[in-house]
Amino acid sequence: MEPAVLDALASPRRREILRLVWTGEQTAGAIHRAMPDVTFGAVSLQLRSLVEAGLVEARTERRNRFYRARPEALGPVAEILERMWDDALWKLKLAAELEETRRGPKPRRRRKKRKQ
Amino acid sequence: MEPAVLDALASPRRREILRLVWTGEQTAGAIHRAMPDVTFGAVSLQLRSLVEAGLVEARTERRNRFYRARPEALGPVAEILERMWDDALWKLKLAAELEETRRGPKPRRRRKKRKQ
DNA sequence: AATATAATTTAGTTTAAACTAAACTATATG
DNA sequence: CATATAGTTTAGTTTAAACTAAATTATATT
Repeated sequence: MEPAVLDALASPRRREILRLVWTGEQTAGAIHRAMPDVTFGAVSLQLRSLVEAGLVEARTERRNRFYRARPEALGPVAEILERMWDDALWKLKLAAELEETRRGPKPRRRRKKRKQ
Repeated sequence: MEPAVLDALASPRRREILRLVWTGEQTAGAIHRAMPDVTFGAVSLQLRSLVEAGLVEARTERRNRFYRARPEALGPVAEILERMWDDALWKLKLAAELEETRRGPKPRRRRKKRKQ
């Protein structure tokens, strides 16, 4: 496994995208619709990072671009992630984490507790 | 495994420290001596991060503080890291990576290529 | 008590990551 | 051709991470 993989997995946002394309391919638009708190551009950039790290691959069909995970790039880490995603408690943690780690200018919603 | 573990593993510096305390405990000073391009303070802060992530634990003996890895916190990732460290090619990659990802003010040495 | 050694903590700086808004490319449709 | 749709890219902003230098804590030694 490449160190770049560990870098890519460090971001909750990228882990969330990876989860979305894990079981089947999704268009960039569908992925964006699943995370309406960020712009389409932001999603596109994170998709690029994931592709560069080798965790995700893409194909173009007509106007759409379909992304899907490459679990083989993760080796044994794939199973760890699957276990995380199956764990309901972990889902709540991820939601909290996405809230906490929001970045960039002009947070649209009320900010809650700001990571301690 | 906690997501915090993935965050901690994202930093080449922390991975290097983890490697140093993997097979046996080391004092903070010994760890610092192994990475003379950063200050003692910087090493101490990264050690704190690793302890907070649960990847490393510490004990105090007289004036010294001994750190050691907690491989059980990594689960199957432990083996992946060990494989990385055993791989001579990967060692070269790490060296390059540490060079590339240097941060903070006043880089003491000539900077080489600055990440592409 | 003074000094040395080992390490942590604090305050401030630099850099890179994550983001936004807007410009852009490409494909489809009336 | 004009307009809509799908997506990427660029330029610039904000935040957090990684760092430094200096202050601080704690323990040992003379």
